[in-house]
Amino acid sequence: MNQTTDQSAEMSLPKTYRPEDHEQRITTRWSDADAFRADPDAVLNGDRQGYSVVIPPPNVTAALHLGHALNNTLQDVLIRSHRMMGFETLWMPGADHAGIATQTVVEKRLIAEEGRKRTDFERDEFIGRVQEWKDEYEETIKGQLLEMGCSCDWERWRFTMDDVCAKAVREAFFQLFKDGLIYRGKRLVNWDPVTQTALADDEVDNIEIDGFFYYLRYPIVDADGEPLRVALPDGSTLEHVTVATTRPETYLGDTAVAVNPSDPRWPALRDAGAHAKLPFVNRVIPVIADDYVVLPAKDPDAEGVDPKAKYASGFLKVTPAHDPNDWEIGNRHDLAAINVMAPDASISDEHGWEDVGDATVFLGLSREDARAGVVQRFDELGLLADKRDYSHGVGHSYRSHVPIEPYLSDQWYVKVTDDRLTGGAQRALNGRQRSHEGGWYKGCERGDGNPAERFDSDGTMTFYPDRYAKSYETWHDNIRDWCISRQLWWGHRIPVWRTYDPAIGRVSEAELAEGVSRWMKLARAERVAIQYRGEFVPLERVEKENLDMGAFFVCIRDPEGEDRELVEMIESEGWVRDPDVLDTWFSSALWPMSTMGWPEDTPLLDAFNPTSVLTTAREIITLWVSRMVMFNRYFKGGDVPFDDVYIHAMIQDGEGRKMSKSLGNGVDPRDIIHLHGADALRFTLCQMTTQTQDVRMPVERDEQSGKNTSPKFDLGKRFCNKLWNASRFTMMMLDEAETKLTNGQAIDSDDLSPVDRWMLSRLRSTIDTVEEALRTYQFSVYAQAMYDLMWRDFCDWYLEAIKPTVRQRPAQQAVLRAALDAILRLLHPIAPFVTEAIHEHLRATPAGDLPGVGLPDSELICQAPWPEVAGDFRDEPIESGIDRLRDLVAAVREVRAQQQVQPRRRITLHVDQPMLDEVKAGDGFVETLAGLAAVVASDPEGAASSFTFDAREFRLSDLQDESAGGSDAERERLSRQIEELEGSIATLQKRLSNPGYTEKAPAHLVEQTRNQLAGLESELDAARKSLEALQ
RNA sequence: GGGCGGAUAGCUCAGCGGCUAGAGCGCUCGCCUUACACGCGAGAUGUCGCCGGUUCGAAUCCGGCUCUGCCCACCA
Repeated sequence: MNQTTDQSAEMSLPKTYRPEDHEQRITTRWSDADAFRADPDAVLNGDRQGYSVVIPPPNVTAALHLGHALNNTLQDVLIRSHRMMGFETLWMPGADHAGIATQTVVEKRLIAEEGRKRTDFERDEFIGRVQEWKDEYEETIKGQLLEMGCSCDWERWRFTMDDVCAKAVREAFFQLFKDGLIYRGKRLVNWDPVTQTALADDEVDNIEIDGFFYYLRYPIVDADGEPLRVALPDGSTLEHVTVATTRPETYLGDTAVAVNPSDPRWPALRDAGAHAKLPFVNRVIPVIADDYVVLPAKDPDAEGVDPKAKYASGFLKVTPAHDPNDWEIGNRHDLAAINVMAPDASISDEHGWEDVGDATVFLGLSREDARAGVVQRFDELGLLADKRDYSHGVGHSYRSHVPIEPYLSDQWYVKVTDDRLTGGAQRALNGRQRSHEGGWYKGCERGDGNPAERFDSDGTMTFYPDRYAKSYETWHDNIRDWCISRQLWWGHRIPVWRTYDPAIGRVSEAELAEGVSRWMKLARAERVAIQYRGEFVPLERVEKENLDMGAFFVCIRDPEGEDRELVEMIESEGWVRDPDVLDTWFSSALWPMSTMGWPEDTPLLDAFNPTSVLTTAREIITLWVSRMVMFNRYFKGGDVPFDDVYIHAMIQDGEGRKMSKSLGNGVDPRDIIHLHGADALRFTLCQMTTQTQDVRMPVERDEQSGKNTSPKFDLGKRFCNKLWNASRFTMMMLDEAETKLTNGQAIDSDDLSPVDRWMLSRLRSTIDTVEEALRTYQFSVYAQAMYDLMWRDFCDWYLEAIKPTVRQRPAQQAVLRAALDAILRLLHPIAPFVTEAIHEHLRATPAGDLPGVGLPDSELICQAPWPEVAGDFRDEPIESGIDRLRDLVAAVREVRAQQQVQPRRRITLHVDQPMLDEVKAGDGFVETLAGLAAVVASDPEGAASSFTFDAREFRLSDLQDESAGGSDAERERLSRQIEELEGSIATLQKRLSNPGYTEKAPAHLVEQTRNQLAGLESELDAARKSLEALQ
């Protein structure tokens, strides 16, 4: 290994690209130049088209992981490329307060480090502690984005809870409230009895629990509660219904027993007017029929029996207040919902349960104790029919890890089922993806009698890849109203006041009425909205009529801003603010608007909303994408928040598992940056990002640092290094030239050699490929095209080919420099640092003036224009001509390798006259790349090796100093070649001997096959002769 | 249960009706060849998951299986 760095004057650049020498310095240069600042006026004046992206705000719970790195890299690629293409670009950065997730991590830390629970703090004090955590992680995240090279408009950084975003949240809430799209509802929520919080569905972990199935007998009675015996069709008599349950304690809240209508026992029960009487409670409840009930299996032990049918008794206890399905059944049959639990999940008669009867023994028990108690009491009365082992999934709080309780509770809802919201979101899809002909809604196509509105579209929003439009649509088809209240402290507090707060107690009606008339004078109609028993009441009515103040919900438009005085007044009158905060997605849903200053009418909004594209992961289509579309359209007169939605692949580990902390298979982007460089990270991620839904990244431990990494990143690292060295070489050539190019020197296109034209043609083709890939979000295609252009075309062929001539040819120097410059620009969006570092040096070298090539100088490459190469540089004849010569070179190299010819040895190629003409037309290309001393149209005099090319036999001489053997190797090579040729010939012959092919296939293909076969046959012939000659 | 992917070289992936099925890594051989050994040249490696069908022709289109993953819903 040659470790000594060559420090000669010509080669002042180190031999390897060292990211750590450049990344920080370049970040500072960008920042000093204010290079990523978006100017809305440039768009509004019509100077430039706008191109904008909002970052999906990362949660401030933790540092960014590899998924973020991927997502943000792709966004930066889009932003940087469009910036270079002349768009006025805005990349809006920021972070999300992530309500429950952040509060949870902070609570955990406080318990671990200080032994204090949340409730040991005052609300403000606790929020202060969360704020500290947020500040810390927000800085970390910003730092990571900077390290990755993200070209965000940093000064516009937003946080979902900062003043600007908070104002938008309050305004949005007020408008929705006023428009009747926010309502108070009683619903079953996932209740965490420990933290006493409602959880979102995705905050519930399903854990398999070994429990029991209990079979409880309820005596059958008539409607008046008198015992009843029901004669069944099979001749038996029924005195009890036996319900099967895993949760006996909830029987206290039962309001019906349900049976499947096709159950043979149902008609008898119905006709007898059967009811059931709950032991102890003595509540008489109806027996009803509902399809939801599973019929018991005839043979419970048979294979493949539905586990429910296996355990079912045919009777289902219905507890609407404590089970989501029972809640649905209750709605269908208009049953009462009796809540028998306190918020801590203990049995209680203070939350809606009145007919306790003899069940007072259970009051105050925890749900676990109540279960044991109920089972014991039933057993004592002979009403426990059976108890069987049963393993089933139970939802657990991801915060406190206790089983969640389906709990009837008052919550705030956004009525997303309203057509103004979900309909708007559906119609936002462009027509093509909305109807997806022949695909998604079989039997529901236009014109077949089904409502065509099904497919109505008034938008142009487009998903990439296509298939995600379907996920988006089906989700909206099944959407339910969105519960937005969370019993947390960290978040946007709900701007609603009411007169009753359990902690404070009631204020007298008289006092209230007096107060109301006072604050009413201060309140202006457009600043306050009042809901009264689900309706809206105008302020005048409140004053005139004697309404029950306790049923008022008063929403104040801007309690933290303009309406502060009003808030002070009504609070002094005894009104109390709702203690809950909003679901974190409520503020995220406003992100594309709030970050740009909505509800103010700002230039930023005018210029950049709708944004150009949202880049995100598919798991978030429902939680976030949909809600942004609903809100943006609703609040901004139908504007979609983004034109395109690009859903990127998910990164899994080598075994196809999700990367996670608990599995220890996560890769930290910071480690990759330190180990390989930011550009290596970015290039590799782009290169991996195909259109599939998952991509795998084998994870390995780096031996030196002990950090997780992946061999995949070597690709990016090597790529950067290769580019660095190709650039070093280019600049050395320009510097050492004998006839130097002068800056601005006009180049006559007649002075370009074939290989120069070839290089420009390859460049032009690659620009097309790259632009198309960007348009369709095919990042892997982009990265691969750049790899091929830089490594294969530029380094392997172009640089090698021009080595002998470039010093004497200014025109060639101009092409060389232009090619490198264009490669750097095309690559800059993927690899910003290394290209910027090289650009700093390349700028100092003279550039020629090549007609049709536009590479205007710019101090920073990040602000340089996208390369322009005129379309007529695309030259098919040149490309195929050079391709042919490359094949010839490969053929010669194969012989050289087989004959073990010293790399530096110049040998002689003997060809026929037509081939000689072709080679000459290549202007030294073949000679240079194949290591030839001469190409001649004459037979060799001494020892020679032959090979076939284009169905002809050519020879190579002067391979060896002394005519050493080597014929063994050559025989081997020829034999292998003959074998391959025979195989190929057989394939083609078979094809041609098929009459179907020659008759039906397109003529040009048949013709092509015939020519191919003829070619291969003469090649085979030549190879056989050569082999014979050796023997 | 509903929806959506994947199965092609030892590994990670391209190719999605017609080239003798490709790339990178890994492997073998030879090279410190006037930038790069994080490199250069050459080479080996495939019943394109299985079974049918359509077609002159299928890795590619259709149907059915088998594995495998993701999202959503549900879990008396």
